[in-house]
Order: sequence, then C-alpha cells, then structure tokens
Amino acid sequence: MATDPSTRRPLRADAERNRAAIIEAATEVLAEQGSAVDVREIAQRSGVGMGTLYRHFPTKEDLLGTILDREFTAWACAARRAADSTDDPRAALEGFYEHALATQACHRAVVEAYGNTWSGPSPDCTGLLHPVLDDLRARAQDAGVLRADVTTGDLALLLATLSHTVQLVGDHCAWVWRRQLRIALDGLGAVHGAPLPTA
Amino acid sequence: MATDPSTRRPLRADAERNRAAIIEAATEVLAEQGSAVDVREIAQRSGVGMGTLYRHFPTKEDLLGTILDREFTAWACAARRAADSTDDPRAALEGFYEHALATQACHRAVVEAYGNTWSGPSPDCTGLLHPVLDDLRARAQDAGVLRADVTTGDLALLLATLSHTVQLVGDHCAWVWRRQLRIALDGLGAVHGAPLPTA
DNA sequence: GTCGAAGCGGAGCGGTTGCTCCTCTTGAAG
DNA sequence: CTTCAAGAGGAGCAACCGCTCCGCTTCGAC
Repeated sequence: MATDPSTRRPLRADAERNRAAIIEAATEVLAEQGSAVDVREIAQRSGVGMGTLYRHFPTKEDLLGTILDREFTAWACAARRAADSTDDPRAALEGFYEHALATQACHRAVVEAYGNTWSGPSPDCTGLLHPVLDDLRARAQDAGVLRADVTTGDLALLLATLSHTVQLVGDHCAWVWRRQLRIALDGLGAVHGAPLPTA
Repeated sequence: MATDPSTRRPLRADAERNRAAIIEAATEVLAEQGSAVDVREIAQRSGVGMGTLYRHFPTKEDLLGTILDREFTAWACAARRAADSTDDPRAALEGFYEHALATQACHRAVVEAYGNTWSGPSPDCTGLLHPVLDDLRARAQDAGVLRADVTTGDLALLLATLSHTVQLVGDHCAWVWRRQLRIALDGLGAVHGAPLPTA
C-alpha cells in the first residue's frame, strides 16, 4: 500500500492546485463520456500536461478510482441524510430510488463502475451503500409496505439495473425511466405475490 | 445498396465453406466477449486469414450486423412460436421473459446491441420483436393480468434492462436475476397501483 | 490437363491510447 | 537572493486494432 497521506509531507502549493484541477476536470469528463475517455482529454481540460497528471495519479485506474470514490461517497452520504429525515418508510424507499436515478445515474462512469461491483472486485463503494439500503429495507418491511422476502442485495441490484436504464434512455424524457421505476416499486410492494425464487 | 444475393453468381465451394466457418466462429466469440473483440481472434478461430474475412465482410460492422440479425431473428421467431402455442396470456408473457433472459441474454454482443436500439439507429431487430411484444401485451391486458397503462415500449425497455441484469450477474446463479424478473412481473401485474407517469 | 479468374493469407499501414522519459521551470527554505 | 528538490510538460514509445494490399493458391469451366 502507499504511504499514509496524512503523514506524507504536504504538496507544494502549485501541485495542490493542479491536483484539484485534475480532479474537477476528470469528474466532468468521466460523467459525460464514461471511463473510456482518452487520458489526454482529461489532461487538456485540466490545463496540465500528461506528466503532471501521471505524477498525481500513477495510473488511469487510480484516477478513476479516486473520482468514483469521491462521487459515490458524497452521494451515499446525501442518500443517508435524506433517508434519515423521512419518517414514512415507503416514501423513504421510493425517494431514495428517485433521487439516486435522477442524479447519480447521469454519471456514466459511475454507472459503469456499478456493473463491475457484481462482476469484478468492488471498492468500498458497496460498503458505504449497503447500510443505507439495509436500513431502508428493514423499515419498509416492518411497516408492511415491502414484500418480506426481498433482500438488501435485491435492492442493490435493482439500483444498478435501473441506473443502466436511465443511461439507455438519457435524462431528457425522464418519464420513460420513471415508468420502469414505478413498475419495479409496485413489484417490490406486492406483498401478496408469489415468493421470490431462491438458490 | 449491395447486389441482391439471389441474383449474384454463387460462391465457389471453398468460399462458401469459409463464410460458414466465419459466421460460426464469430457467433461464438461475440457471444462470449461482446462486440469489442479483436477481429484477428475471429479470423483465427475460423481458421481463415484476415484477407478472407474482409472479403466476405468488408467491415467489422457488417460482420457484426450479420451475426446479430441471424441470432436475433432466430430467437424472435422462436419467441413468436412459443407465444402462439400458449393460451394463458399471463403464462405467455412470463414465459417470454423467462425464455428471453435464459437464452438470448447470454449473448454479450446481442445485449450490447439492445442498448443501441435506444441510443442509436436500430436495425430491423426491433421491427421483428415489436409485433410479438404487442400481441403479448394486448392479450394480457384483455385478460386483466397486465396493468392497462403499460405500453409495448415499456415491455421492450424492460427486456433490454433485464438482459443487462443477466449480464451483470452471469448465467450461473440464475436465481439472482430471476428474483428481479419476479419483482418486475409482479409490478406489471399491479393493476391497482398508481398510474404510470407520462410525458 | 490447362488456364484464368476467384479466392486466400498475413505482413504491414495508419490511427489511437495508456504510459514514460527527460529537460526545463518554479516554489519555498535558508 | 540563492539554491535545489519538487514539479511541469509534452514528445515519443509500445501495444492494440480496424483495415488494405499484393503475391500466391485453388477451384472449376473447357
């Protein structure tokens, strides 16, 4: 592992400025174009050279990971705050998905990373989200507005699925994906339906 | 457009053999690795050289289109036959999704192409599928087992979405995506739920 | 069997992309 | 102000990928 950042000598002022510029530009570009962008474009938009970029982030993957962690963490914290500030369990659950899809799902790279959560190694992203979803699930099930056999994992996978849907249709004509969301939410609330299949 | 294949002089025997080998190998590779594969690998697995491959398919896109059309058409026809051979509208609809996801969704390139159906120009793929879905929808709604405000477009988008989900979780542990399917199907059947949002 | 056209193969071209190397610049400690 | 290590920058390398070009092979009509 790398040296602990807090014990490492602080960056020079210009280096700090450049690092911030890179992060800002990269966030923008990755949201727009997904993780397949040319690193040169990120450097250009940051106003720094390739050398500088690679000094701060030794690998494209490092850069990607940093951006993704920042975005994901900020959003997961907002989601937790929103969930905690609502008493109605159903409204909390539905508001969570609505907000998640309306904001986070516009970030192409984030949605792509979501896919890797299942097929590849997951960063601590999932670790942040899981307790929020788990809380929402428990409250909704206690209130009887969520079928009893739905797991937190189901909710997480549903989020990934719907995020991809938003990517497909774009954020304009949001009503298209909102219809899919409504269908899924009604399915989650179908407390009298057939039991969900298991292993 | 190209010359009508039926009026074109028939291929030499070896050329015909090679063409078939290319199609077979390409179908395999595209199903496994998606449309991003190196053309060299397709050539290698077919046992032909690059020149031969590009003689039969002047562009990677041409090859892709050919394979996708074959796969998609074969599957859409099977789906129509299955739908026609079932009297129960609910069973027909649910069987359609079950079969679609269990088979077609394992073909990576096909699922990827599905995404482009919404964001880019669509081949006649959609044209083949639409009437089948439309029929399934009408029958189910007449029988009162499908909420009245669901459109054929909703069903098509749901198919694309769930196909992607299957890709995420893989065909092993199929029960994971089957749970998502169950939730969606129950949502579709929620005839007393809130109306779906519109434009 | 002969021969010409159709077909074959694969080295290689041009473009892209992740990353490095090395020279020049600049912040900040003394 | 001086000094020098930390930092900046961008040309260029290596790998990859879609596609082409051209000399060689093979089919099949006669």
